[in-house]
Amino acid sequence: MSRQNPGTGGDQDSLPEPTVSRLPLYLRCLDRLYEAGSPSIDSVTLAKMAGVAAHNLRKDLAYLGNLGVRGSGYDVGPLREKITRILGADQEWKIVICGVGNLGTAFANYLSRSKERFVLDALFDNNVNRIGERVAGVTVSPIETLPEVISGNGSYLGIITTPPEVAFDISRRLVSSGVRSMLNFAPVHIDLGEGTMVRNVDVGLHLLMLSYHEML
Amino acid sequence: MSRQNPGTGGDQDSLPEPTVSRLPLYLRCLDRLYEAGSPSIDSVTLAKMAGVAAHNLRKDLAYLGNLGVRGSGYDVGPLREKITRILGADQEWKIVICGVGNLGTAFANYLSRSKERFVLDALFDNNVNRIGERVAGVTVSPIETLPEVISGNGSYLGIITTPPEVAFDISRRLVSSGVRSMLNFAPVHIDLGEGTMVRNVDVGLHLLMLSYHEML
DNA sequence: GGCTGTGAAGAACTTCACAGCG
DNA sequence: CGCTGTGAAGTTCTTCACAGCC
Repeated sequence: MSRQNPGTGGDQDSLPEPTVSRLPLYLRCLDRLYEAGSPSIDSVTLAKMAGVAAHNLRKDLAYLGNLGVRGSGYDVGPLREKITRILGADQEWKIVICGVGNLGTAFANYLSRSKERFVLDALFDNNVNRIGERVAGVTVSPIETLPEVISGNGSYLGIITTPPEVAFDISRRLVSSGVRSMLNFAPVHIDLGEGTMVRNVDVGLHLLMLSYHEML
Repeated sequence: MSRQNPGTGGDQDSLPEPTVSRLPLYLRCLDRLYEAGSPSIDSVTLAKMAGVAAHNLRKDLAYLGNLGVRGSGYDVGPLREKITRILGADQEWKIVICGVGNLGTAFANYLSRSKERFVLDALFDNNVNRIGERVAGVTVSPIETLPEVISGNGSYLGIITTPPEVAFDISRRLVSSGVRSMLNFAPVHIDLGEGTMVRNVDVGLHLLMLSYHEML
């Protein structure tokens, strides 16, 4: 295994999906505890912070291995590191945004500012008027040039903020260029199987945006 | 019952959550079929369009009542209307955005452009520098003035794009002002119970944004 | 005959109760 | 004694097979 995917991390591969989706929540709480200097935390308190049932939290953390200390709780440091590694949040991700509409632009601007674990690498759009335009310091390119851009080494994360009609095509292009992790905001379910990680962003958003093509 | 919530719609109240979350997907497909002039559609084809299993689709639609026609499929028009009503997509929603960061601003700009079923009604932020500023034609107000703004009649939809620390407080304020439907983008689970609809947007987003406070 | 609707079987996740370890 | 870890029970959703209607 050479690369990790965010959400289906490497050595810890067969966690239940609902568990994985709660890990970022726990991680955020652990970050707060870490910054506050708390050395350990018990399941009831942490569950309250994260807004989940304590039963559920303990079960989730039990999947990660024997990280708890009976009688006292969980050591914040090790637990934090473990979850961070599972989520792939310890490595740098090169971000490729496909679809530079409102949402894509918001992402681009955000990412160009926060130079932490995510680096804005490329922007793609099929609108001829937008090609060549600079957004957040990166030039918008036609999707056909994707293979050339991805040729570099490193872990790429594709963000699909295109209209739904082309989302699947885009995901195929990303995969054939070697991108293994994608975050899909288009209101279609993309399931490519074959060891590829496509996280389809919750339809809750689409509830609001029954006509939000324009934002994409 | 005087108001509907998007996602937990009125007369059709006890649908399984996963079913509800797939309805927008179906609706989008039906919209396309409607525009293309197709009078009816069978479950296998529609399931393929939506990217779900046909079994699952038939079960979902069966919950909505006997809308199918055995031997031919589903009539696009009636099915479309039914789902639209369940999702509350037929009525006008007054949008109240709490937290005018990158994401909140993106929403505001989007909503001010698409004057369809959603009307941007108010913007709130606790940053003193932003109060009074105009975004998308609406003036940013301090959260304390929320009760005055919500005093009007109509269906309100609160969008929470604040940092997680204050998200819960905001949700309480919205509820006590009479807002019954909320879409929460902050990386905490908010569960207010008591007939209130808070849709916590998928943590998939948070996977990417382990440090995305800045965008909020 | 074709396609939907449905009860039953199966799978996945959550909740529970308590055993087990520090 | 306190709190985690875990097998078992319970619940919810999905898959299946076929009955039922056009």
